[in-house]
Amino acid sequence: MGIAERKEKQKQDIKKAILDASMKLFMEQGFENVSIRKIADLIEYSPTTVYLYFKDKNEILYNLHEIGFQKMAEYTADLWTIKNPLVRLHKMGEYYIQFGLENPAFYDLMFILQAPMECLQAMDANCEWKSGDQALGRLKETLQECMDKHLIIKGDIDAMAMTMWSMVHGMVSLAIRNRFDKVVTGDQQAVTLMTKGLTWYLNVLDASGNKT
Amino acid sequence: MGIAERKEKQKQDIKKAILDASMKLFMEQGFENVSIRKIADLIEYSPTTVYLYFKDKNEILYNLHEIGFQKMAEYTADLWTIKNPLVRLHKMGEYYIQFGLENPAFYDLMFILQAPMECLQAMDANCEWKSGDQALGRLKETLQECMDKHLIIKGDIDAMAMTMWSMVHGMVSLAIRNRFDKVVTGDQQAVTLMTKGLTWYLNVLDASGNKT
DNA sequence: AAATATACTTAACACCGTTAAGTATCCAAA
DNA sequence: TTTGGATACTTAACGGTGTTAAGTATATTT
Repeated sequence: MGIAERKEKQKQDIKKAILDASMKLFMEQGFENVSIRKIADLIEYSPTTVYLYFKDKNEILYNLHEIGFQKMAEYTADLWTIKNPLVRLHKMGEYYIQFGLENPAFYDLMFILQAPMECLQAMDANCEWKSGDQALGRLKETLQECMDKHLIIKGDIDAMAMTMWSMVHGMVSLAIRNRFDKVVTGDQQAVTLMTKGLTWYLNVLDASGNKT
Repeated sequence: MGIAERKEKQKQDIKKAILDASMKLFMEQGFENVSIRKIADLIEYSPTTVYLYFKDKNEILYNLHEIGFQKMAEYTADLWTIKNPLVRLHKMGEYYIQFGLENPAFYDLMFILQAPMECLQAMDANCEWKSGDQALGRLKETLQECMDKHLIIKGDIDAMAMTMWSMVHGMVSLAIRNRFDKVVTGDQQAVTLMTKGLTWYLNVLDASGNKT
Protein backbone atom coordinates (compact mmCIF):
# COMPACT_ATOMS: atom_id res chain seq x y z
CA MET A 1 0.00 0.00 0.00
CA GLY A 2 2.87 2.35 -0.72
CA ILE A 3 0.73 4.26 -3.15
CA ALA A 4 -2.11 5.04 -0.75
CA GLU A 5 0.50 6.07 1.75
CA ARG A 6 2.11 8.50 -0.66
CA LYS A 7 -1.27 9.97 -1.46
CA GLU A 8 -1.97 10.49 2.18
CA LYS A 9 1.34 12.27 2.57
CA GLN A 10 0.57 14.49 -0.40
CA LYS A 11 -2.77 15.35 1.14
CA GLN A 12 -1.09 16.34 4.38
CA ASP A 13 1.43 18.40 2.43
CA ILE A 14 -1.31 20.46 0.83
CA LYS A 15 -3.06 20.86 4.16
CA LYS A 16 0.19 22.18 5.54
CA ALA A 17 0.66 24.46 2.53
CA ILE A 18 -2.79 25.94 3.15
CA LEU A 19 -2.02 26.52 6.80
CA ASP A 20 1.38 28.01 5.96
CA ALA A 21 -0.21 30.40 3.50
CA SER A 22 -2.91 31.34 6.03
CA MET A 23 -0.19 31.91 8.58
CA LYS A 24 1.77 34.13 6.23
CA LEU A 25 -1.28 36.28 5.47
CA PHE A 26 -2.20 36.29 9.12
CA MET A 27 1.20 37.52 10.27
CA GLU A 28 1.72 40.04 7.49
CA GLN A 29 -1.75 41.52 7.14
CA GLY A 30 -3.60 40.60 10.30
CA PHE A 31 -6.55 38.35 10.85
CA GLU A 32 -9.16 40.28 8.86
CA ASN A 33 -7.12 39.92 5.69
CA VAL A 34 -6.98 36.15 5.75
CA SER A 35 -9.43 35.13 3.04
CA ILE A 36 -9.94 31.84 1.28
CA ARG A 37 -9.30 33.53 -2.02
CA LYS A 38 -5.98 35.01 -0.91
CA ILE A 39 -4.87 31.70 0.54
CA ALA A 40 -5.74 30.00 -2.75
CA ASP A 41 -3.81 32.63 -4.70
CA LEU A 42 -0.78 32.07 -2.55
CA ILE A 43 -0.70 28.31 -2.95
CA GLU A 44 -1.72 28.66 -6.60
CA TYR A 45 -4.89 26.63 -6.45
CA SER A 46 -8.46 27.68 -7.02
CA PRO A 47 -10.40 28.87 -3.96
CA THR A 48 -12.65 25.82 -4.03
CA THR A 49 -9.70 23.48 -3.60
CA VAL A 50 -9.23 24.83 -0.10
CA TYR A 51 -12.61 23.32 0.75
CA LEU A 52 -11.36 19.86 -0.14
CA TYR A 53 -8.93 20.08 2.77
CA PHE A 54 -10.82 22.19 5.29
CA LYS A 55 -14.52 22.25 6.06
CA ASP A 56 -14.67 26.02 6.16
CA LYS A 57 -12.77 29.13 7.15
CA ASN A 58 -13.43 28.57 10.83
CA GLU A 59 -11.52 25.31 10.69
CA ILE A 60 -8.49 27.09 9.27
CA LEU A 61 -8.71 29.73 11.98
CA TYR A 62 -9.06 26.99 14.57
CA ASN A 63 -5.79 25.52 13.38
CA LEU A 64 -4.07 28.90 13.53
CA HIS A 65 -5.42 29.33 17.04
CA GLU A 66 -3.77 26.05 18.00
CA ILE A 67 -0.47 27.30 16.61
CA GLY A 68 -0.99 30.34 18.82
CA PHE A 69 -1.12 28.11 21.88
CA GLN A 70 2.11 26.46 20.81
CA LYS A 71 3.72 29.87 20.49
CA MET A 72 2.44 30.80 23.92
CA ALA A 73 3.94 27.62 25.34
CA GLU A 74 7.34 28.86 24.16
CA TYR A 75 6.89 31.94 26.33
CA THR A 76 6.02 29.93 29.40
CA ALA A 77 8.51 27.11 28.85
CA ASP A 78 10.78 27.96 31.78
CA LEU A 79 7.90 28.49 34.18
CA TRP A 80 8.15 25.08 35.81
CA THR A 81 11.74 25.57 36.79
CA ILE A 82 10.45 28.12 39.29
CA LYS A 83 9.92 26.27 42.53
CA ASN A 84 8.20 28.98 44.57
CA PRO A 85 4.58 28.84 43.32
CA LEU A 86 3.86 32.46 44.19
CA VAL A 87 6.84 33.65 42.18
CA ARG A 88 5.73 31.29 39.42
CA LEU A 89 2.22 32.71 39.57
CA HIS A 90 3.57 36.19 39.15
CA LYS A 91 5.79 35.20 36.26
CA MET A 92 2.85 33.37 34.70
CA GLY A 93 0.88 36.59 34.62
CA GLU A 94 3.80 38.53 33.23
CA TYR A 95 4.37 36.03 30.45
CA TYR A 96 0.69 36.01 29.61
CA ILE A 97 0.63 39.79 29.28
CA GLN A 98 3.87 39.82 27.33
CA PHE A 99 2.61 37.19 24.91
CA GLY A 100 -0.65 39.05 24.37
CA LEU A 101 0.93 42.42 23.69
CA GLU A 102 3.66 40.98 21.46
CA ASN A 103 1.27 38.77 19.49
CA PRO A 104 -2.04 40.61 19.37
CA ALA A 105 -3.21 38.76 16.25
CA PHE A 106 -2.71 35.39 17.90
CA TYR A 107 -4.19 36.63 21.12
CA ASP A 108 -7.26 37.71 19.21
CA LEU A 109 -7.67 34.28 17.72
CA MET A 110 -7.08 32.46 20.99
CA PHE A 111 -9.16 34.48 23.39
CA ILE A 112 -11.36 37.00 21.62
CA LEU A 113 -12.64 35.84 18.24
CA GLN A 114 -15.62 33.50 18.02
CA ALA A 115 -14.43 31.61 14.93
CA PRO A 116 -12.24 28.96 16.64
CA MET A 117 -14.95 28.27 19.23
CA GLU A 118 -17.55 27.95 16.51
CA CYS A 119 -15.36 25.36 14.83
CA LEU A 120 -15.11 23.51 18.11
CA GLN A 121 -18.87 23.52 18.56
CA ALA A 122 -19.42 22.41 14.98
CA MET A 123 -17.10 19.44 15.48
CA ASP A 124 -18.98 18.18 18.49
CA ALA A 125 -21.40 19.86 20.85
CA ASN A 126 -19.60 18.39 23.86
CA CYS A 127 -16.13 18.85 22.50
CA GLU A 128 -13.63 20.37 24.86
CA TRP A 129 -11.45 23.39 24.33
CA LYS A 130 -8.34 21.39 25.08
CA SER A 131 -5.77 24.15 24.72
CA GLY A 132 -7.66 26.59 26.87
CA ASP A 133 -8.54 24.07 29.52
CA GLN A 134 -4.94 22.94 29.72
CA ALA A 135 -3.69 26.47 30.29
CA LEU A 136 -6.35 27.10 32.92
CA GLY A 137 -5.41 23.81 34.55
CA ARG A 138 -1.82 24.94 35.00
CA LEU A 139 -3.01 28.18 36.56
CA LYS A 140 -5.17 26.22 38.99
CA GLU A 141 -2.30 23.90 39.91
CA THR A 142 -0.07 26.80 40.76
CA LEU A 143 -2.80 28.55 42.71
CA GLN A 144 -3.52 25.36 44.64
CA GLU A 145 0.15 24.96 45.42
CA CYS A 146 0.24 28.54 46.70
CA MET A 147 -2.69 27.85 48.99
CA ASP A 148 -1.28 24.54 50.17
CA LYS A 149 1.92 26.26 51.17
CA HIS A 150 -0.04 29.05 52.85
CA LEU A 151 1.47 31.62 50.51
CA ILE A 152 -1.82 33.26 49.60
CA ILE A 153 -5.16 33.74 51.26
CA LYS A 154 -7.39 30.74 50.72
CA GLY A 155 -10.55 30.79 48.64
CA ASP A 156 -12.60 28.88 46.10
CA ILE A 157 -10.07 27.60 43.59
CA ASP A 158 -12.38 27.95 40.58
CA ALA A 159 -13.42 31.48 41.42
CA MET A 160 -9.81 32.44 42.11
CA ALA A 161 -8.45 30.99 38.90
CA MET A 162 -11.23 32.59 36.91
CA THR A 163 -10.60 35.93 38.57
CA MET A 164 -6.88 35.81 37.98
CA TRP A 165 -7.23 34.80 34.34
CA SER A 166 -9.94 37.41 33.82
CA MET A 167 -7.69 40.08 35.23
CA VAL A 168 -4.80 39.50 32.86
CA HIS A 169 -7.12 38.79 29.95
CA GLY A 170 -8.97 41.99 30.68
CA MET A 171 -5.76 43.97 30.63
CA VAL A 172 -4.50 42.49 27.39
CA SER A 173 -7.80 42.58 25.56
CA LEU A 174 -8.61 46.14 26.55
CA ALA A 175 -5.11 47.13 25.46
CA ILE A 176 -5.15 45.44 22.07
CA ARG A 177 -8.65 46.66 21.35
CA ASN A 178 -7.55 50.24 22.01
CA ARG A 179 -9.53 50.90 25.17
CA PHE A 180 -6.43 52.03 27.03
CA ASP A 181 -5.21 54.52 24.44
CA LYS A 182 -5.87 57.48 26.70
CA VAL A 183 -4.96 55.70 29.93
CA VAL A 184 -1.54 54.69 28.71
CA THR A 185 0.47 55.57 25.63
CA GLY A 186 2.53 52.89 23.98
CA ASP A 187 3.23 49.26 24.75
CA GLN A 188 6.07 49.98 27.16
CA GLN A 189 3.92 52.05 29.48
CA ALA A 190 1.13 49.52 29.13
CA VAL A 191 3.37 46.68 30.31
CA THR A 192 4.60 48.80 33.20
CA LEU A 193 1.13 49.65 34.42
CA MET A 194 -0.14 46.11 33.94
CA THR A 195 2.78 44.64 35.80
CA LYS A 196 2.19 47.18 38.55
CA GLY A 197 -1.44 46.10 38.77
CA LEU A 198 -0.48 42.45 38.79
CA THR A 199 2.19 42.90 41.42
CA TRP A 200 -0.09 44.92 43.61
CA TYR A 201 -2.80 42.31 43.27
CA LEU A 202 -0.55 39.40 44.19
CA ASN A 203 0.93 41.42 46.99
CA VAL A 204 -2.52 41.92 48.44
CA LEU A 205 -3.10 38.20 48.14
CA ASP A 206 0.11 37.48 49.96
CA ALA A 207 -0.60 35.70 53.21
CA SER A 208 2.92 35.83 54.56
CA GLY A 209 2.66 39.34 55.95
CA ASN A 210 5.71 40.41 53.94
CA LYS A 211 3.78 43.16 52.26
CA THR A 212 5.78 45.99 50.77
CA MET B 1 -34.87 81.33 8.16
CA GLY B 2 -37.76 79.01 8.98
CA ILE B 3 -37.11 77.01 5.86
CA ALA B 4 -33.45 76.26 6.52
CA GLU B 5 -34.46 75.32 10.03
CA ARG B 6 -37.09 72.90 8.79
CA LYS B 7 -34.56 71.36 6.42
CA GLU B 8 -32.13 70.90 9.25
CA LYS B 9 -34.82 69.19 11.28
CA GLN B 10 -35.63 66.88 8.38
CA LYS B 11 -31.97 65.99 8.09
CA GLN B 12 -31.85 65.10 11.76
CA ASP B 13 -35.00 63.04 11.36
CA ILE B 14 -33.42 60.90 8.67
CA LYS B 15 -30.26 60.52 10.72
CA LYS B 16 -32.43 59.32 13.55
CA ALA B 17 -34.32 56.97 11.24
CA ILE B 18 -31.02 55.44 10.13
CA LEU B 19 -29.89 54.95 13.70
CA ASP B 20 -33.28 53.52 14.69
CA ALA B 21 -33.12 51.05 11.83
CA SER B 22 -29.54 50.10 12.74
CA MET B 23 -30.65 49.65 16.30
CA LYS B 24 -33.53 47.41 15.28
CA LEU B 25 -31.27 45.18 13.18
CA PHE B 26 -28.67 45.22 15.92
CA MET B 27 -31.09 44.10 18.60
CA GLU B 28 -32.89 41.52 16.50
CA GLN B 29 -30.06 39.97 14.55
CA GLY B 30 -26.90 40.93 16.37
CA PHE B 31 -24.03 43.12 15.37
CA GLU B 32 -22.75 41.12 12.39
CA ASN B 33 -26.07 41.44 10.61
CA VAL B 34 -26.14 45.21 10.62
CA SER B 35 -25.35 46.09 7.04
CA ILE B 36 -25.73 49.33 5.14
CA ARG B 37 -27.98 47.60 2.65
CA LYS B 38 -30.30 46.22 5.30
CA ILE B 39 -30.51 49.58 7.00
CA ALA B 40 -31.36 51.18 3.67
CA ASP B 41 -34.02 48.55 3.00
CA LEU B 42 -35.62 49.23 6.35
CA ILE B 43 -35.85 52.99 5.93
CA GLU B 44 -36.78 52.52 2.26
CA TYR B 45 -33.92 54.49 0.78
CA SER B 46 -31.11 53.36 -1.44
CA PRO B 47 -27.89 52.21 0.29
CA THR B 48 -25.96 55.22 -0.95
CA THR B 49 -28.31 57.61 0.78
CA VAL B 50 -26.99 56.35 4.11
CA TYR B 51 -23.61 57.81 3.14
CA LEU B 52 -25.14 61.28 2.87
CA TYR B 53 -25.83 61.17 6.60
CA PHE B 54 -22.95 59.09 7.94
CA LYS B 55 -19.35 59.00 6.79
CA ASP B 56 -19.19 55.21 6.92
CA LYS B 57 -20.39 52.16 8.81
CA ASN B 58 -17.98 52.80 11.67
CA GLU B 59 -19.71 56.09 12.39
CA ILE B 60 -23.05 54.30 12.69
CA LEU B 61 -21.53 51.71 15.01
CA TYR B 62 -19.96 54.50 17.03
CA ASN B 63 -23.40 56.00 17.55
CA LEU B 64 -24.82 52.64 18.62
CA HIS B 65 -21.91 52.27 21.03
CA GLU B 66 -22.88 55.58 22.58
CA ILE B 67 -26.43 54.34 23.02
CA GLY B 68 -24.89 51.36 24.78
CA PHE B 69 -23.28 53.64 27.32
CA GLN B 70 -26.64 55.29 27.95
CA LYS B 71 -28.18 51.88 28.52
CA MET B 72 -25.38 51.02 30.91
CA ALA B 73 -26.00 54.25 32.81
CA GLU B 74 -29.54 53.01 33.47
CA TYR B 75 -28.09 49.98 35.22
CA THR B 76 -25.82 52.06 37.41
CA ALA B 77 -28.27 54.89 38.07
CA ASP B 78 -28.84 54.13 41.75
CA LEU B 79 -25.14 53.62 42.45
CA TRP B 80 -24.57 57.06 43.91
CA THR B 81 -27.24 56.64 46.52
CA ILE B 82 -24.88 54.14 48.16
CA LYS B 83 -22.85 56.05 50.68
CA ASN B 84 -20.35 53.37 51.68
CA PRO B 85 -17.79 53.47 48.85
CA LEU B 86 -16.72 49.86 49.35
CA VAL B 87 -20.31 48.65 49.06
CA ARG B 88 -20.68 50.92 46.05
CA LEU B 89 -17.53 49.48 44.50
CA HIS B 90 -18.93 45.99 44.89
CA LYS B 91 -22.27 46.96 43.40
CA MET B 92 -20.45 48.72 40.57
CA GLY B 93 -18.76 45.47 39.61
CA GLU B 94 -21.99 43.52 39.88
CA TYR B 95 -23.86 45.96 37.67
CA TYR B 96 -21.04 45.92 35.14
CA ILE B 97 -21.14 42.14 34.93
CA GLN B 98 -24.91 42.10 34.81
CA PHE B 99 -25.00 44.66 32.01
CA GLY B 100 -22.43 42.76 30.00
CA LEU B 101 -24.13 39.40 30.27
CA GLU B 102 -27.60 40.79 29.61
CA ASN B 103 -26.49 42.95 26.68
CA PRO B 104 -23.65 41.07 25.00
CA ALA B 105 -24.17 42.82 21.67
CA PHE B 106 -23.83 46.25 23.26
CA TYR B 107 -20.94 45.08 25.38
CA ASP B 108 -19.18 43.92 22.23
CA LEU B 109 -19.59 47.30 20.64
CA MET B 110 -18.52 49.21 23.73
CA PHE B 111 -15.51 47.24 24.87
CA ILE B 112 -14.45 44.66 22.32
CA LEU B 113 -14.98 45.73 18.71
CA GLN B 114 -12.52 48.03 17.01
CA ALA B 115 -15.08 49.84 14.83
CA PRO B 116 -16.16 52.54 17.31
CA MET B 117 -12.54 53.28 18.24
CA GLU B 118 -11.61 53.52 14.57
CA CYS B 119 -14.34 56.07 14.12
CA LEU B 120 -12.97 58.00 17.06
CA GLN B 121 -9.47 57.98 15.61
CA ALA B 122 -10.75 58.97 12.17
CA MET B 123 -12.54 61.97 13.68
CA ASP B 124 -9.44 63.30 15.34
CA ALA B 125 -6.18 61.63 16.27
CA ASN B 126 -6.26 63.23 19.73
CA CYS B 127 -9.97 62.74 20.25
CA GLU B 128 -10.98 61.34 23.59
CA TRP B 129 -13.12 58.32 24.28
CA LYS B 130 -15.47 60.37 26.41
CA SER B 131 -17.88 57.61 27.43
CA GLY B 132 -15.16 55.21 28.44
CA ASP B 133 -13.10 57.80 30.26
CA GLN B 134 -16.16 58.97 32.16
CA ALA B 135 -16.93 55.46 33.35
CA LEU B 136 -13.33 54.87 34.37
CA GLY B 137 -13.38 58.21 36.16
CA ARG B 138 -16.29 57.12 38.33
CA LEU B 139 -14.47 53.92 39.23
CA LYS B 140 -11.41 55.90 40.22
CA GLU B 141 -13.48 58.28 42.37
CA THR B 142 -15.00 55.41 44.28
CA LEU B 143 -11.65 53.69 44.68
CA GLN B 144 -10.09 56.91 45.95
CA GLU B 145 -12.92 57.36 48.41
CA CYS B 146 -12.35 53.82 49.66
CA MET B 147 -8.70 54.55 50.20
CA ASP B 148 -9.35 57.90 51.85
CA LYS B 149 -11.66 56.22 54.32
CA HIS B 150 -9.12 53.44 54.91
CA LEU B 151 -11.55 50.82 53.66
CA ILE B 152 -9.11 49.15 51.29
CA ILE B 153 -5.40 48.69 51.12
CA LYS B 154 -3.71 51.68 49.50
CA GLY B 155 -2.00 51.55 46.12
CA ASP B 156 -1.43 53.37 42.86
CA ILE B 157 -4.88 54.61 41.88
CA ASP B 158 -4.33 54.17 38.13
CA ALA B 159 -3.00 50.66 38.46
CA MET B 160 -5.80 49.74 40.84
CA ALA B 161 -8.57 51.12 38.65
CA MET B 162 -7.11 49.45 35.61
CA THR B 163 -6.84 46.15 37.45
CA MET B 164 -10.36 46.30 38.74
CA TRP B 165 -11.83 47.21 35.38
CA SER B 166 -9.72 44.57 33.66
CA MET B 167 -10.97 41.93 36.06
CA VAL B 168 -14.65 42.49 35.38
CA HIS B 169 -14.06 43.12 31.70
CA GLY B 170 -12.06 39.93 31.50
CA MET B 171 -14.88 37.95 33.10
CA VAL B 172 -17.57 39.36 30.85
CA SER B 173 -15.57 39.20 27.63
CA LEU B 174 -14.36 35.65 28.21
CA ALA B 175 -17.94 34.66 28.97
CA ILE B 176 -19.59 36.26 25.96
CA ARG B 177 -16.87 34.99 23.65
CA ASN B 178 -17.49 31.45 24.87
CA ARG B 179 -14.19 30.85 26.66
CA PHE B 180 -16.00 29.81 29.84
CA ASP B 181 -18.28 27.24 28.23
CA LYS B 182 -16.58 24.34 29.97
CA VAL B 183 -15.83 26.21 33.18
CA VAL B 184 -19.43 27.23 33.75
CA THR B 185 -22.68 26.27 32.08
CA GLY B 186 -25.31 28.92 31.56
CA ASP B 187 -25.57 32.57 32.46
CA GLN B 188 -26.87 31.95 35.96
CA GLN B 189 -23.88 29.92 37.02
CA ALA B 190 -21.61 32.39 35.29
CA VAL B 191 -22.99 35.28 37.33
CA THR B 192 -22.65 33.25 40.51
CA LEU B 193 -19.03 32.41 39.91
CA MET B 194 -18.16 35.92 38.77
CA THR B 195 -19.81 37.47 41.80
CA LYS B 196 -17.95 34.99 43.96
CA GLY B 197 -14.68 36.05 42.36
CA LEU B 198 -15.53 39.71 42.73
CA THR B 199 -16.57 39.34 46.35
CA TRP B 200 -13.50 37.35 47.21
CA TYR B 201 -11.31 39.93 45.51
CA LEU B 202 -12.84 42.88 47.34
CA ASN B 203 -12.75 40.94 50.56
CA VAL B 204 -9.04 40.46 50.16
CA LEU B 205 -8.69 44.16 49.52
CA ASP B 206 -10.63 44.95 52.68
CA ALA B 207 -8.44 46.81 55.13
CA SER B 208 -10.85 46.70 58.03
CA GLY B 209 -9.95 43.23 59.19
CA ASN B 210 -13.59 42.11 58.93
CA LYS B 211 -12.71 39.29 56.61
CA THR B 212 -15.20 36.49 56.37
C1' DA C 1 -37.65 81.43 -16.91
C1' DA C 2 -32.91 79.99 -16.23
C1' DA C 3 -29.32 78.62 -13.23
C1' DT C 4 -27.97 76.47 -9.27
C1' DA C 5 -28.03 73.83 -5.21
C1' DT C 6 -30.14 69.74 -2.79
C1' DA C 7 -31.61 65.08 -2.29
C1' DC C 8 -31.55 60.89 -3.91
C1' DT C 9 -30.70 56.76 -7.14
C1' DT C 10 -28.46 53.59 -10.52
C1' DA C 11 -24.68 51.13 -11.65
C1' DA C 12 -20.56 49.63 -10.71
C1' DC C 13 -16.01 48.16 -8.29
C1' DA C 14 -13.73 45.03 -5.67
C1' DC C 15 -14.15 42.15 -2.40
C1' DC C 16 -16.11 38.06 0.67
C1' DG C 17 -17.55 32.67 1.97
C1' DT C 18 -19.50 28.94 -0.11
C1' DT C 19 -21.64 25.43 -3.36
C1' DA C 20 -23.08 22.87 -7.70
C1' DA C 21 -21.60 21.13 -11.63
C1' DG C 22 -18.15 19.93 -14.85
C1' DT C 23 -13.45 18.24 -16.39
C1' DA C 24 -9.29 16.18 -16.54
C1' DT C 25 -6.16 12.66 -14.45
C1' DC C 26 -4.89 8.55 -12.34
C1' DC C 27 -5.59 3.68 -10.79
C1' DA C 28 -7.57 -0.81 -10.76
C1' DA C 29 -10.16 -4.45 -12.59
C1' DA C 30 -11.81 -6.90 -16.96
C1' DT D 1 -4.65 -2.95 -22.90
C1' DT D 2 -8.75 -0.93 -22.69
C1' DT D 3 -12.57 0.50 -19.90
C1' DG D 4 -14.84 2.38 -15.77
C1' DG D 5 -14.78 4.50 -11.66
C1' DA D 6 -12.61 7.08 -8.08
C1' DT D 7 -9.66 11.27 -7.20
C1' DA D 8 -8.22 15.97 -7.67
C1' DC D 9 -9.13 20.07 -9.19
C1' DT D 10 -11.53 24.07 -11.74
C1' DT D 11 -15.19 27.12 -13.69
C1' DA D 12 -19.07 29.55 -12.85
C1' DA D 13 -22.23 31.10 -10.06
C1' DC D 14 -25.12 32.68 -5.78
C1' DG D 15 -25.84 35.94 -2.59
C1' DG D 16 -23.80 38.77 0.23
C1' DT D 17 -20.48 42.97 1.90
C1' DG D 18 -18.68 48.32 2.11
C1' DT D 19 -18.05 52.04 -0.80
C1' DT D 20 -17.77 55.44 -4.80
C1' DA D 21 -18.64 57.86 -9.37
C1' DA D 22 -21.86 59.54 -12.13
C1' DG D 23 -26.47 60.69 -13.27
C1' DT D 24 -31.30 62.43 -12.37
C1' DA D 25 -35.00 64.58 -10.67
C1' DT D 26 -36.75 68.17 -7.41
C1' DA D 27 -36.67 72.40 -5.11
C1' DT D 28 -34.76 76.95 -4.37
C1' DT D 29 -32.68 81.13 -5.75
C1' DT D 30 -31.48 84.62 -9.03
